[in-house]
This record gives sequence, structure tokens and C-alpha cells, in this order.
Amino acid sequence: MKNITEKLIGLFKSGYCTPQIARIAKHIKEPSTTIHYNIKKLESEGAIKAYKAVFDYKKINQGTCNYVFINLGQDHYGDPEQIAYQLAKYDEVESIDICTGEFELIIKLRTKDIDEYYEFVKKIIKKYGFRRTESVTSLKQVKTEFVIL
Amino acid sequence: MKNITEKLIGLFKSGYCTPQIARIAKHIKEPSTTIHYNIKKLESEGAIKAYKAVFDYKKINQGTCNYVFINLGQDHYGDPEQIAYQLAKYDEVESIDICTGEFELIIKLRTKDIDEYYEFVKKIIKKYGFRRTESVTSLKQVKTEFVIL
DNA sequence: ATATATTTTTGAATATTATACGAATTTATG
DNA sequence: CATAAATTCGTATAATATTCAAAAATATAT
Repeated sequence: MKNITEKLIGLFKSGYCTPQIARIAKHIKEPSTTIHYNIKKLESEGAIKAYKAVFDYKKINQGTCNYVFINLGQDHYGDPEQIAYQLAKYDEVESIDICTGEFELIIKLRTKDIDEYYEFVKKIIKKYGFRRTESVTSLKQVKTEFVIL
Repeated sequence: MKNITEKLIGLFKSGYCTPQIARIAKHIKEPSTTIHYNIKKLESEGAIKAYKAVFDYKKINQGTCNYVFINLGQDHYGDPEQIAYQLAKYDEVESIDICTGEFELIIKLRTKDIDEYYEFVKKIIKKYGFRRTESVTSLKQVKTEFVIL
């Protein structure tokens, strides 16, 4: 056993997929070369960032999902983007937005369980010294990444 | 001009893509048939829900992103799931979670502009009679759907 | 309005890739 | 340790993407 599954999950999370031109061509009843042309155009314009898989995260050991709302500390208050891009690198981070309102950052986190979630939050608080964080746990995910579960 | 782009965006939002088996095989240096076997297994187990594209949403006229936090009204308080699955059907909804804490639902919304966002929120409040909603606007999206923008 | 350039669509030929299948190997189970 | 089940993997084939050149449609300038 080579545990290829684990590697696949990593690759599929943000790429290593491609459009199904033939299927689309049949579906919208246009020649596949026309579909091909239009897709390449979207790609070259940068409108399409990636092709990827969406998982049933419970089945790949990432069933715990939390939103973390963050107030940056005084050090970083003027530069939320730099912090955001650093946080974006973590695999556990599904999304991160710089926002209006009470909090500067909203992070959506996926972890195996509460323990892993807690370790992650502890780690980033320690590292970046956030003034305040507030978490909301997702009890049930009905739709993610435009896919209904 | 057949405006195939619009149709593609609709299809790619939640499907019509497929894994790149040959590319993965080269990347992790395993036979493509082994990769194929492992992917089909993930699919049959239901671990993979879909293969899809991730967009630069500004470039496809969906540059406005808002989180909407919802308190259900008394009518629906006992059954957040039913409401959530109905809301999930809207194209504008990227994700919807049933949550702990102050609000029962967190919706991530993508619209063309503030006007479209406002119309959408008005519509669902009117339809479902939420007790309270609170919105947070994303000023900058650093990562979405596990893809760094 | 008309000529010209640009973009988009399309079919035919080719290159690449996924898939089916069977055999071999590895791993799990009693 | 024997047997069953799961996984790996090579070969052959089917399906698909891609290239290319031409035609059509659209935009632009005169």
C-alpha cells in the first residue's frame, strides 16, 4: 500500500483537474473545438484560477469546520494583507477574507477534529499576536465551494 | 457570438471537470492505472463530491462577496436545515453552514455588485422572515476554495 | 457604407489521455 | 499459515484534447 489517496487529496485540493470539453460540447450542443477555444480564452484572461476537486470533508478526515474572526494586534493593524497571505499558506485554511466591520479577518478552517483546530488557533495567535479572536463552529455544512453536500 | 462563456461559468461552478490522471502519475511517479484505481475508489466512496473550476470572481462579474449571518425567525427556529437547503439552491450562495453561537446560519454570497447583493438579501428576508441578519463585506479575498488568489 | 483587421466558430487530422482488463503483488482475515 | 480481499501495474483500446487552417462573424477605421 502506497497511500496514494493522501497525495491525491493534497493535489486535488487546489488543482490537478481539467475541464471536460467533450461532455460540455454534448451538453450545450456546440462543437468541442469551440468549447476548447472559449475555455482557453477564459484561462488566458486569468478568469479561471484552477480546476479542483470538492470533497466530502468528513470522509477525508477534515470533518471539523470553524470560522475564525480575527482582530489584528496593533503591530499589524495597518497591514492586514501581509498577515492574510501568510495565513493563506496553511493547508487548513479554506478561505480568508479581509473584511469590514468588527473584525479584520475571516478565516474558514478545516481540521480533523477539535484538538487539531485548537492547536492551529493557538499556533497562529502565538505567532501573530492577534488582539482578539472569536470562533464559530459549523454544525452542518449544507453547501461549500458552490457544491451542495 | 454565442456567449459560450456564460454557459461555461455556470457549468464549471460546480462540475464538468475531471482529474488529470496522466499529470498526477508523472508528478508522483506512479503508473497512471494505479492513480486511476485510487481516484475511482475515492469517487465511489463519495469522498469526492465534484470536480470544478475556481474563478477570479472579479473577472466574471461576481466581484462582490459578503458574509451574511442569520437568526432564523420563530417559525423556522427548530428546523434550520430545511431553510439551509432551500437557500443552498441559489447560484449566488457559495457556501452555507448551520452554526453554533449567536447566529444559526452563515452564508457566503457572491454577487455582481452591492445592488445585486441588496436585492438578494431583501428577497430572502421577505421569503423566510428571518428575525435578524448581519452582513460583513469582504474587502479583499486572499484565498477561496483552497485557492490563493 | 465599405474595406480591413480582429475575434470567434468550426471541421479534419493528430497527439494525448482515460479506461477496461487481466495478471501479479501486497495486505487483511480467520 | 492458508485463503480472501484489496491494491498495483502493464498492455491494448477507446475516448478526448489539441493543433491547424479555413470560414464566419464581429469590430474598427476610413
